[in-house]
Amino acid sequence: MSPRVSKEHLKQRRADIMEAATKVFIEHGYEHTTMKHIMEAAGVSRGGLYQYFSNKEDLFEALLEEGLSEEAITTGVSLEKGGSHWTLLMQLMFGEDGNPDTEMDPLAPSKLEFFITGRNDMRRRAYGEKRYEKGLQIYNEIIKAGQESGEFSDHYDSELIARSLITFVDGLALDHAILPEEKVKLKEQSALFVDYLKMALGVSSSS
Amino acid sequence: MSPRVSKEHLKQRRADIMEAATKVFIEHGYEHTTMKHIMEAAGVSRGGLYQYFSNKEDLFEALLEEGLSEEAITTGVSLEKGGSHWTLLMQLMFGEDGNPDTEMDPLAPSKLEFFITGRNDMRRRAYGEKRYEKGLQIYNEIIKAGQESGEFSDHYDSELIARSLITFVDGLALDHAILPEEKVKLKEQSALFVDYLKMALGVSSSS
Amino acid sequence: MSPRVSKEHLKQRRADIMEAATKVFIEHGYEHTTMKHIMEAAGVSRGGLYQYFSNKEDLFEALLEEGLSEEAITTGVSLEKGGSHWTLLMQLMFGEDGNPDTEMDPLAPSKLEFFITGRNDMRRRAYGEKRYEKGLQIYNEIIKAGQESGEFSDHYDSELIARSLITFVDGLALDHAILPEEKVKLKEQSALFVDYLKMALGVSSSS
Amino acid sequence: MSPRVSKEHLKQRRADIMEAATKVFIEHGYEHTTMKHIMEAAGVSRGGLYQYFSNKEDLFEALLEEGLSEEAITTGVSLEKGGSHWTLLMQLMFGEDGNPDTEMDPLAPSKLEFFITGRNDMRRRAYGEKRYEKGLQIYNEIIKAGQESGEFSDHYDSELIARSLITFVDGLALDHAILPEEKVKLKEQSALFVDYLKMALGVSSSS
DNA sequence: GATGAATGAGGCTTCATTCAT
DNA sequence: AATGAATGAAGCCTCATTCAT
Repeated sequence: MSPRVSKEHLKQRRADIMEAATKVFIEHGYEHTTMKHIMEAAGVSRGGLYQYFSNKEDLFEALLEEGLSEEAITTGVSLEKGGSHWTLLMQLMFGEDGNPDTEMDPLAPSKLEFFITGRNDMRRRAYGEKRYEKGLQIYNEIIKAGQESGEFSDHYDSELIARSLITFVDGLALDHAILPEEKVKLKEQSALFVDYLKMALGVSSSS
Repeated sequence: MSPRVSKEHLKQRRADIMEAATKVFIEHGYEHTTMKHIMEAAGVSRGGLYQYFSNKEDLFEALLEEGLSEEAITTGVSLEKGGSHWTLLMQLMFGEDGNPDTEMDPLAPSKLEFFITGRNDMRRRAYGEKRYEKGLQIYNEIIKAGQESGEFSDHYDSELIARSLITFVDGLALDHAILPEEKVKLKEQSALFVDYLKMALGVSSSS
Repeated sequence: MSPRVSKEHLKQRRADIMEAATKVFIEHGYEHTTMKHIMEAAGVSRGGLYQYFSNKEDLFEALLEEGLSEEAITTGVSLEKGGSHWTLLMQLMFGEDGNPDTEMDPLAPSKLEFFITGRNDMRRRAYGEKRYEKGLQIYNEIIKAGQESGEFSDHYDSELIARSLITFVDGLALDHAILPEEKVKLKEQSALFVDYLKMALGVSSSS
Repeated sequence: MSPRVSKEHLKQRRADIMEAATKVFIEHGYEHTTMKHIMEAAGVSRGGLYQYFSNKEDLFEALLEEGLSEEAITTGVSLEKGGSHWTLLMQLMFGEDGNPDTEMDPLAPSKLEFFITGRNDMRRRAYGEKRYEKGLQIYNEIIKAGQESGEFSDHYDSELIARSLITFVDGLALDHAILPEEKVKLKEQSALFVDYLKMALGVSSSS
């Protein structure tokens, strides 16, 4: 008997499940999604699902990692291109084009859920912290680099600005998760925050 | 064990349950708290608990309302005193003393949970929106009044600033929920945000 | 202190509860009626209710007894009047006027429920049998008397006819409980059954 | 204890549960039967039971349908044989042999319960009506055919007779449910009812 | 590898009945 | 007598996870 499925197919199957799961998590949220939902959306059997992911948490974390690596790639690419640090910051916050009118990650609400509801679970908490640190570091490095290169003012501590930036993004995601699309004023709030960042980093308004 | 007496004692019992429930919700979060936890913490029987609150949601909303009325009182008091609008704003954000070193509401993480995990439930969503609108209005009115009195610049729309303020507070609560106490730098971030507000409202740094 | 309530009032209170309970049982049926329903309908407190009736079963049986005594009265009155046995039979089956277009006892469905769902309870079962026997006896006596007086044919055993009569009435009540008003054809079915009775009892069609 | 194998075995398992459930329903009646009773009788776990039937109502309806299809088969066979319409009617009422001494369906009391206690539930009520109509139709067709062929008198409306037939059967089932075996006089009452039918259909006594 | 039946812990809620006041 | 808070047994149902085939 030759192996029924090649390794490639396995990867594909895993990817398919993750894609289906993403849709389900977006629709029902983390807590209210059941393994059955995912099974059905992915067209996998119960046992099949558990072959790829040992539980819901594991599956969701895979989704989280995937998102992270995408971001990393984006960042990496941008770093090579060598625009200004400010441009880089904007790209990191708002995606490729660096404009604050981008759609929000539709999985974001579920991500928040995942970490909030799991805040009492040691493992999950540690994982959340690691993620936060990673994100913080990326922003911090750029800001620090910008300060060192003289592009940014060093009036404020780079890490503090990085933290605030994350806080703002998190707050926006939260409100976006809870309020109807039209009420969050994503774009306007982002623009206001960017104005503030310019001030805090001493960037002229001409960007 | 036995029926308590009349009127006042009932209120007390209800309050006791709410107090116990608050502790439980703080410890386990909204989703992971069960009615049994609350029963045991409050020393009530199953049926007794359901006599006061018809389900977990109902109970939690009672907690939310309670918090709201407390805030309202605070606000009311402050409004009468008639300090500057800026002082008022600071008091509203950081409590009586208006200093950004206050403790955060320990129930805040569960509140976020409540609204995030319930974002697909029509009733809950509507309730969340109403709450948001209420909060928004309070901040907005103060800012608008400040703008009209000339105390604040009207460079930015008052409502947009109010929204950003809420977004920041929400973001901070979120991070606080997820990260260990020492990492959030509540005080420093708050101070930075105050600077942000000063910029947006054109308030001089001498406050 | 004089007694707050006279004995008369107590009787009245009891009667009020029974009246309210009747309405509730008609609306919800026996099984699905709760003591709370009755309390509320009667405007009595929980404890008050239990002072008059020690449980749901007890209360319902009081209702049953009441119905029985009413019937007895009716019968009694009729017996005195001394019409024909046939007229008596018709009055017993269809009420005062002896016409088969009368409304059905609205509590009948709940009565059926009471005895069906309780058929495995010794006490209830015995009670049901006693009631059946009582009813059977009444019909049987009239039929037997009619047969002895020569008004009825004695081709069939009087008791058997009495039983069949009850079976038919029960069946009709059952269908009436389950089917919509217009589908049971109460009147027509009754007329047909009366025709049959005439035949079985050798009564001429001129009644 | 462990998963059974494929396809056929599943049907078997389902059938086993239904068989066990039937016993339980016969013993405790519909309302007083709990899913736990059934679980235990069938040797299935809670979840296992719910895999086959989503609740008690669903399970019971499966039992009802099963009974229906059995009847249908019986009827089908009989129709092919092409005896007299009268014979057919007797077979339908009293089973294959057409003699009124057959045992009664032991599940009948629970069936009555099911429809009586559920009479205020829209879904259940509609289901009950549908069943009634189906039964009515079968009897009606035979009677009508008999009338058209001249075997039966058409003095009475065929549908009315069909209804009365059902009413009688229901009444008998009811009494049988409530009274001890020996008191119902099933056989005698049935014989009397057959006379009733003969009268209504103008059938000579020689059957 | 895949399947999906089976498990059983765990949560929610209702309601008859009791009993201190 | 009347009140109604409190009790707790009893039911229902869901769902993550296991495991024989």
